[in-house]
Amino acid sequence: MYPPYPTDAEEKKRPLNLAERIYQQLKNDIFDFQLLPGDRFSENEIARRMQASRTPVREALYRLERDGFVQVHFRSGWQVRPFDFRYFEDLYDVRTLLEIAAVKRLCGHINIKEQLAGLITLWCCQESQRLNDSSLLAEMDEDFHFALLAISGNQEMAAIHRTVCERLRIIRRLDFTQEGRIEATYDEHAHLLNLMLNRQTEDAADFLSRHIEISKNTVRHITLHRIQSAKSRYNINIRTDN
Amino acid sequence: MYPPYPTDAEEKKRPLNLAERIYQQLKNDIFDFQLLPGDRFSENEIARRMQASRTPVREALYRLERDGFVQVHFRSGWQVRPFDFRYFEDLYDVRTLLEIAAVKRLCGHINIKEQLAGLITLWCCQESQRLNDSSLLAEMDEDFHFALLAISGNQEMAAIHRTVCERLRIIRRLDFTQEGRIEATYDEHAHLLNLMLNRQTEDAADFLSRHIEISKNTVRHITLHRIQSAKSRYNINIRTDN
DNA sequence: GCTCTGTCACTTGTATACAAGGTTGAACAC
DNA sequence: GTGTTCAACCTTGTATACAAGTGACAGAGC
Repeated sequence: MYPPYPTDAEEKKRPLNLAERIYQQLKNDIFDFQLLPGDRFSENEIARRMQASRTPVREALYRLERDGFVQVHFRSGWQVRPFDFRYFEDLYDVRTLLEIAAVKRLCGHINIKEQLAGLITLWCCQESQRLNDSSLLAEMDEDFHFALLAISGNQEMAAIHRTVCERLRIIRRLDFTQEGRIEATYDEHAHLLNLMLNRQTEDAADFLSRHIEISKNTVRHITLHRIQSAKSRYNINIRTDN
Repeated sequence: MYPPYPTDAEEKKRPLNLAERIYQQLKNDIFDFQLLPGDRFSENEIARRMQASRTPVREALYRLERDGFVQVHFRSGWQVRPFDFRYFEDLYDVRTLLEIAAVKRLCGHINIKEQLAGLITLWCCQESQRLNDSSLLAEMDEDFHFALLAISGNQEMAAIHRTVCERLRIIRRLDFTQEGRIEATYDEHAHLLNLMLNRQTEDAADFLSRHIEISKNTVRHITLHRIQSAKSRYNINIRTDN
């Protein structure tokens, strides 16, 4: 018989694949607008830039395609997926749905206080202890919402939520440079945690829903604004037909 | 400048990729228990069986890995993902969540009657017109639930729901051979549609929730039973450690 | 019998070669 | 100037060769 396989954790510490490295790099390039929505490129171009052969590049690209970041066209190149607001709004709704489910579930837990302890120390702190680095805060904000899902106990739901947030990240990261956004995030997260601690399930769900809604609207607004100004500079393709 | 790309529809009619064909074939093999949970295999084995080279086989396998059907082990082969009931139950909860959201949303639509028309003719028919082919019914059952999501209007939610159902299909297909399951499915779908037509939103949601719950429990029961009997024959690996 | 060790067949990861089809642009007819 | 044709050059899709690491096992040493 075969011996047992090592656990995932044991396998993880191996140095990264080329394919994995390229995947991460390309995703970052897309998030940072190094690769602009609508941009076309070929596998060879990427391979040259990444100093690798086409094989791992293709592997990375097909992953990105399944993630919804790029598209392949039969024997005529790849393209960064054009902006599509309908798509982002749909994703925001999914995100809201998942997070509300997680919060409701958490409010039913017996030991909610211990489970939220980590988040409380992080977000319900003195004003003087609040951080104000906007890119760090963007990351912490994502982690806050990931944590809600993780604690609530459904691994698959958490995994889906994570991929949804990843797809949204490209526009969310435009959000945290807004004036007052950092303060508001602290306030809102603290308020949500308090509602949950008091088991005000419906209030917590409503508040979370509005919290995300604000973000959704803000992002749509500043995204439109930013993209308009970026469009003239970079000629970004925006899909506005729905 | 580049010319516009053809639309998806225009690109679709090309004959299938090798990678795509192999992907579908392997998925079917897994669903049909030709490949058993826990089975190990190598890329070369598959390539020989599919009469293709390793390249498209690898592409198919990596897609299946992301779908959660198989796992790769560094330089030591592939494995069909072992059964894991926790995983399936989590997925069932996600499915329930998405479908309830879709139903609630649909109950708020103005022209719900027209939107449900197709489903009504299919499911609210005379008893004499009901079909009784169990594998066909299994397919129709899936389509019914897909349709709820599709009609409700959120494309991304529908896409996620579809992948969740695909992952569940491997155990759901054990369900429809149960005595009386076909009748029950007809009755339940018809009842749900009526509740929705009458805008009894909460009742519809509750009923749907129970509908899926039954399926979840039934499947768990018969799966355990079947797998136990299959285990002695095929030595299927079942993960029971959580 | 038990443990260690070196080897060798086999695995995936990566690079490269070739096939099949798409795109482009210069030459040409008008 | 404008429309057409066609060949050279792209592109991705697929096959194959090689690199690096894994694991099974025979045999040595005890």
